Formats: sequence, structure tokens, C-alpha cells
Amino acid sequence: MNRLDREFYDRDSLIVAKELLGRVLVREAGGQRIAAKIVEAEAYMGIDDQAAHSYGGKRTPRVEVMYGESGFSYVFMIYGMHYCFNIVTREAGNPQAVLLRAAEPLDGLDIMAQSRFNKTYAQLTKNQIKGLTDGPGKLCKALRIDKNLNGEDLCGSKLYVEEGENEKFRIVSAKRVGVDYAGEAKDYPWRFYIEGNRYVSVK
DNA sequence: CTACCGATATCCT
DNA sequence: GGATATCGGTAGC
Repeated sequence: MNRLDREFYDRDSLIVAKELLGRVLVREAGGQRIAAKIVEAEAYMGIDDQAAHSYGGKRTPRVEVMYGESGFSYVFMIYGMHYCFNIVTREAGNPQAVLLRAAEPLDGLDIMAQSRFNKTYAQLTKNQIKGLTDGPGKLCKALRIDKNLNGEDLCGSKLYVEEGENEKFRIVSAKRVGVDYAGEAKDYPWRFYIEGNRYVSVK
């Protein structure tokens, strides 16, 4: 299966966010493959986007990777407990990114179940199966994504996105989640998800 | 099913 | 000190 290359990510973040839907996020850890279909993503449009960490050109150690080339991972900790995984878009100096909010588990189900609940997949309750990857923090925990993967090149072999099956689905546009502080930008429809998919975090 | 609440890294005032 | 790109537990319908 083909991996998405740097040119894919070096485009408008709204296009990248939409086109990431249905693709397969792959994490290789300890010789094991963990994979999940991306079903929900949000675009953060950089210095003009009040919801973005890089709004107004803000540049701290945390957001530094957003100012680099496209196709690298931006992992940050939120609320002191959870990680969020983003993919940097656009050229160096243009600090935009796409946040991956939810995915549908495909491969490595037992590893995800162990990472999230310390159980095998077969031992999970129905609610735990649905809750494996239906939110940005949950997705990171299931795929074992943490600060060590901040700045990782997604054109490498530890963490990357495959093309996927090119199946047909409807894309829903919606307001982003948890950005009430962002003035006018809080209502922009820059979140995209696959219509009807049960792993979408907020319908 | 919804509502609240605590955990606490990072950045800003 | 206060806010945040969240989650899981508990309490109450």
C-alpha cells in the first residue's frame, strides 16, 4: 500500500484534512503494526486562525514543529494528561496543521486494547470497543503516540499514513471542538468527518 | 441518557 | 493564578 508523501501534506490544510478521511494511519512499534482508518480531522490554519497554537505567529518550543516542513508530526499534551496528534501542513514558515480526532481500528487490535484498557480485544465491553479510538486523546493512547513522536517524519517508517481503499463516503463539515475561546474562528466549519461512522467523536 | 468534576503540562498574565 | 485542540468516573434522571 502506498504511503502519502510530503507533497500530499504540502497543500491547503482544509484539503488535506478532507483527503485524510478514509486513509489509514499506521504505527509500527516493536515489529508490530497498529493501523486505523482516519474518520475525523480538523484543520488549524496558522497565524490567522484564532484557534491555532500558532495564532498571531506565536512561536514557543511546543509549537516549533508547526513552523517546519509539511509531513511531520506535531504531538502536544493537553490538560496535563492527554496527547493530541497533528500532521504539519504547508511549507516551512507557514505554521498550519491537521488534528486527527478519531479513527476506526483495523490492525493490531490487541495492542490497542492493551494500551487503552490493559485487556485483550476479546475482553473488551461494547462501550470499550467503541471508545478505543473515538477521540484525539484516546487515539493517541491506542496507537502509543506520545511526546517521543513529536517532530517525527511521517515519510519515515515508525508512523505514517497509507492511501487506503478509496471507498465512497459522504464528508460532513462541522464546527471544531473545544475552541470556544477562539472568537469568530470558533464557528468556522473546519472539522470534517465520515458521515455515519461510529468512531466519530462528536456528531 | 446528560451533567458535573478532577487530573495537571504548557503557556500567558 | 487562570485557561486549555480531553477523558473517565460518578451522580442523578
